[in-house]
Amino acid sequence: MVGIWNVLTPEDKRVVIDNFTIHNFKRNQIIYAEKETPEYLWCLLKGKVKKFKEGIGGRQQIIRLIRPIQYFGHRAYFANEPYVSGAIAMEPSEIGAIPMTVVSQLIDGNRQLAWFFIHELSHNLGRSDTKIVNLTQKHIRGRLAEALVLLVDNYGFEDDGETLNIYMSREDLANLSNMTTSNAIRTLSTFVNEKVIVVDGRRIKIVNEAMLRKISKFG
Amino acid sequence: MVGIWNVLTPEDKRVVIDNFTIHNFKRNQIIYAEKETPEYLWCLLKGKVKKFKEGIGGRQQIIRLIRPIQYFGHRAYFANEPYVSGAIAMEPSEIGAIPMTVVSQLIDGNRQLAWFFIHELSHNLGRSDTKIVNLTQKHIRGRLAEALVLLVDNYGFEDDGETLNIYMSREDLANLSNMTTSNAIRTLSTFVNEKVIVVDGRRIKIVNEAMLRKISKFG
DNA sequence: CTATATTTGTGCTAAATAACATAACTGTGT
DNA sequence: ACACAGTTATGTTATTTAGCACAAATATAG
Repeated sequence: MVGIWNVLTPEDKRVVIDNFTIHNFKRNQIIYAEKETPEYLWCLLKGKVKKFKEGIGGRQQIIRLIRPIQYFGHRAYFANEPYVSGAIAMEPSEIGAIPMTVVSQLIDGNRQLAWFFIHELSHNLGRSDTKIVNLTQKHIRGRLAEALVLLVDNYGFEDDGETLNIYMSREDLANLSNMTTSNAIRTLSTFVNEKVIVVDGRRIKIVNEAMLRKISKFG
Repeated sequence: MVGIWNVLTPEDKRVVIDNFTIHNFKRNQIIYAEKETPEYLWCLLKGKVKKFKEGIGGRQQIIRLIRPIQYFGHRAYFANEPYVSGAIAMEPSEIGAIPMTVVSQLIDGNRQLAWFFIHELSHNLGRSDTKIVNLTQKHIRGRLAEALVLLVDNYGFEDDGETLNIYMSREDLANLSNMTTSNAIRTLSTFVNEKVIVVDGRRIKIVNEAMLRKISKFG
C-alpha cells in the first residue's frame, strides 16, 4: 500500500509538519476509547497497537492489529460517528497525531490523498467482511491457527526466522480468535503436541507454517 | 447519506448518462460472484439485493442487505482485488451499472464525489466491525432479534406499520444471523410464543419492537 | 390439476464450546 | 528474597448449538 507521505506536495508536507504531534504511550495505555469523538489521524511510528470492541460480559474482540507505519482513528471521523472501537498500545509505542480537520483540508486539495483513503478503507472493509466469516464459521482450531497466521503476516518473525515477533497474552490470543482464554491455552497445547508450533511462555515459534496455514484454512 | 447524483456537475451527469446501463435481474439471479474481477459500480434502483460470502460446507453468510438507492460492487475495485463476496437479487430488481473506470475518472475530477465514497466506505467499515462482535458474541436469540431489527431498519414496514417489508426464507434468515436453518425456525417460534412477533409464512409482523430491540441488545 | 421439489416445523442426539474450579507458574515491585 | 497479583495450565461439568431424521406444508413446473 502506498504511504501518505509520498503523495503529498511540498506545501502539504509543510502543513503536516506544522500540525504533527508525537506522543509516547506505555504498554497497555489507552489511546482512545469506544464512544469518544474522533479528532485525530493517528500514525503508528514504533510499537504495536490493537483495536478492539467491548462485547458481552466485558469480553473484548480484537478487530485489527496495527504495525508501523499504519494509520488509524480516521474511519469514525470520516463516517461522522463516535468511535465504535478502542485503541490500546500493546507495547511502548510512538504515535503521531494530525487533527482530522487538517487531514480533511489536505484531502480537499490533493486528489491522490483522497485515493489513498479510498483505497485503504476499501481494503480494510474487505478484510473485515472476510473476518466475519472466519470468526463465525471456523472451529476453534481453525480460528486460532488463523490468528497465528495473522500475527505472522502482520508482524513477521525475529532474526531466527521462526519466532513470532510479537508476544501476546493467552487472553489476547483468545480475544483475537473469538474464544475463551482456557480454550486458547488448550488449543495452543494441541498445536505444540502436533509439532506445528513450539511455545516458551509468550514466545511462539512457528515450526510448521504450511501446516498452520492448512489448519487455518480447513479446520 | 448524501447521494451521488447531487454532487455531480452537469458535465459529470452527462458522462454518467452516456455510460449508464440498466439491467433487470430475476429473483435469485446472480449479479456477480465471489472471486470475479470487479468492473462496475452497481446502483440498485428497484428491488432487494443481498451480498454474501460462501463459508465452510457451503454455508453462506449474508454480509449486507442493499435497498434502493444504494451502491455496491465498487469496494473490491477500489481495493484492487477480486470480489470477496457475491451479490444476488432477492426479488426482481432493476440495477444500473457504470464502469468503474468511468467512476474513477469522475472521482479524479470531483472532490465531493471522492468524499462521498470516503464517507460511505467508512460507514460500512464501522458496520462491519460491529457485526463481527454481534455475530460472534451474542447468543442465538440475540442474533436473530438483531437480524429482524436490521430488516426493520433497512426495509421498513408495509402500510399496516408492522409487517416487515421483506419476505425471506428461514434459510436466509439463518444465513443473516449465523445459525442453522432449524435454529432460525425454532427461535422464530419462541419469539411468536413470547408475542414479540407474529408469523404467517414468510410474512413477519413485529408486534413488540421495543422487546425485539431489547432481546437484540441483551441476548 | 397433479407430480415433484422445496421449505417449514419438530424431536432427538451429538459435538463444540463456555464456565467453573483449582493449582502451578511467572513476573513485579518493595 | 518475599509477597502479591496476574497469568498459564488442566480437569470437570454445563450449556449452547449443530446435525440428522422425518413429517407436514407449501411452492413450482409441466
